[in-house]
Amino acid sequence: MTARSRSAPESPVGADEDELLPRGQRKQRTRDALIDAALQLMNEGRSFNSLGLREITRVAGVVPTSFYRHFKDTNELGLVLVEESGLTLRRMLREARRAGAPVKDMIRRSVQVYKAFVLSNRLHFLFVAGERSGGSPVIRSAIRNEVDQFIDEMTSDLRHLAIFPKLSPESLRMVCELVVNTMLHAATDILDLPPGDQALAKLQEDNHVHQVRLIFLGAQLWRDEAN
Amino acid sequence: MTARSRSAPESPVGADEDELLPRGQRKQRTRDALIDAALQLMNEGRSFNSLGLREITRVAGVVPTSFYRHFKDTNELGLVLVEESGLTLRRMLREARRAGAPVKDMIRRSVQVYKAFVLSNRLHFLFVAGERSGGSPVIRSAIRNEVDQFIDEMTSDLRHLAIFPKLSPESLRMVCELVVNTMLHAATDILDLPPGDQALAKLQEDNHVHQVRLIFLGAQLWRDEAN
DNA sequence: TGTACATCAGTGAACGCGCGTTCACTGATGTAC
DNA sequence: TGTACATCAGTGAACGCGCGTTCACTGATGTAC
Repeated sequence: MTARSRSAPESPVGADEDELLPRGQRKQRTRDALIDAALQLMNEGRSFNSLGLREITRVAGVVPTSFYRHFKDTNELGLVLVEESGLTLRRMLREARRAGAPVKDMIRRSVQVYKAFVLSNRLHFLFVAGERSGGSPVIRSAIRNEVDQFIDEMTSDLRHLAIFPKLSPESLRMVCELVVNTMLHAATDILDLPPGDQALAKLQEDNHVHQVRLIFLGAQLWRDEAN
Repeated sequence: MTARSRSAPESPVGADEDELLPRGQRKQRTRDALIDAALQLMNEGRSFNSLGLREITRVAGVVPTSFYRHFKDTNELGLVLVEESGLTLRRMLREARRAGAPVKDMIRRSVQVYKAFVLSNRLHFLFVAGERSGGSPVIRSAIRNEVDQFIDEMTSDLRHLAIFPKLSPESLRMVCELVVNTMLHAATDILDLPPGDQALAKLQEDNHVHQVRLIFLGAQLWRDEAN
């Protein structure tokens, strides 16, 4: 799977410049439009589970039967969304790795970078946060796999950065799990925050910063022998 | 609102001993049957959002139109479920308060009591954990209110127990928020755990215990002046 | 390069079905006198 | 206590609608020679 190049959602498939694309690419565009349509509907407050096939195709600008050229059913589309969202999570780690750990005020900066990343990948985080606990069992377990993988990678990264040199691998993973759960819940806060309220945003950021600081404080003091 | 006395779900309304109940109580029974039906359907892996009115009445054993004698629509039933679940949360605090803080191995005992409570209130926790991030905006925000209230009460309890005497009220609340979020996510783990696997259950319990211990460790070391 | 044929993404009609909601009703329960 | 009437929880028929899925199709794109 490769990342889709997102086109403007309001331009339907087959219009304008699409005319001269080869067949394979035009098919890919329709597929992307279907995926985008599902995300867009969720962005309007719907849960994935409640989306209908016809509804998705309507938003995508194709006829309902066209759906079957791309997916067996909506559930299969959902699993693709899980995969895509997993890519987004891993991309976040990759970018963080490339930037390296900020030397000063590390946690606050990380929280700020995280918030920016969540906002610029709004739809994927909406999907992951929303369906992680509530969706259909199949989707939920697929998301759990992706998140577990993410936690593993993050554990490995923190290990190499040697931020908590005294922690055993198991304890380090436990810390990462705590951070990831906290930050995925924070994503819901971030996405729900009404835009423009600077004061509220500051309170929220402080809250997230404090929570992560507290976890890190605990992690620094953690002794495996006592547990 | 008072807690419903749960009847066996397989006995439909109006059967047997119901015959001689006064009208008001029989109406209440049907209402309970509708609420139970929704919970039961969610227990089969469905999200509340996707439940249909006819589906609910079918499971409850009444005719679809009967639904309107009790609720305006399914959303109104959902809000009642939120209220009920909130009562369950508060009941948990009340029981914990009555039992007092265990003197020895406090956190592990609390985690064990919590797990038992989650399992014996399976449906409410399933609902809260599942719809907290994913459900319709109205339900989600109602759940957020209940959880916020719960965090406030827990903050107040911890304050009176003077477990973290050095923490400011704001910081204490932040700690409680962290614990509650972690434990509500733990509820999902607990409910998803396949029964009978003793070893896995132990691993899970240890994991939850460690996470809370780490948070408490951080809380003991927290200095408001530095944040 | 030109022609003949194959492929296949998207179309549009049609289907049976369960949905939410309305309506007039039934008949047991409750109330007034 | 007995009678006459009101209440109202639950019924059952009916509605229009959107759903998921099937099917034969169209016609542009791709391929073989």
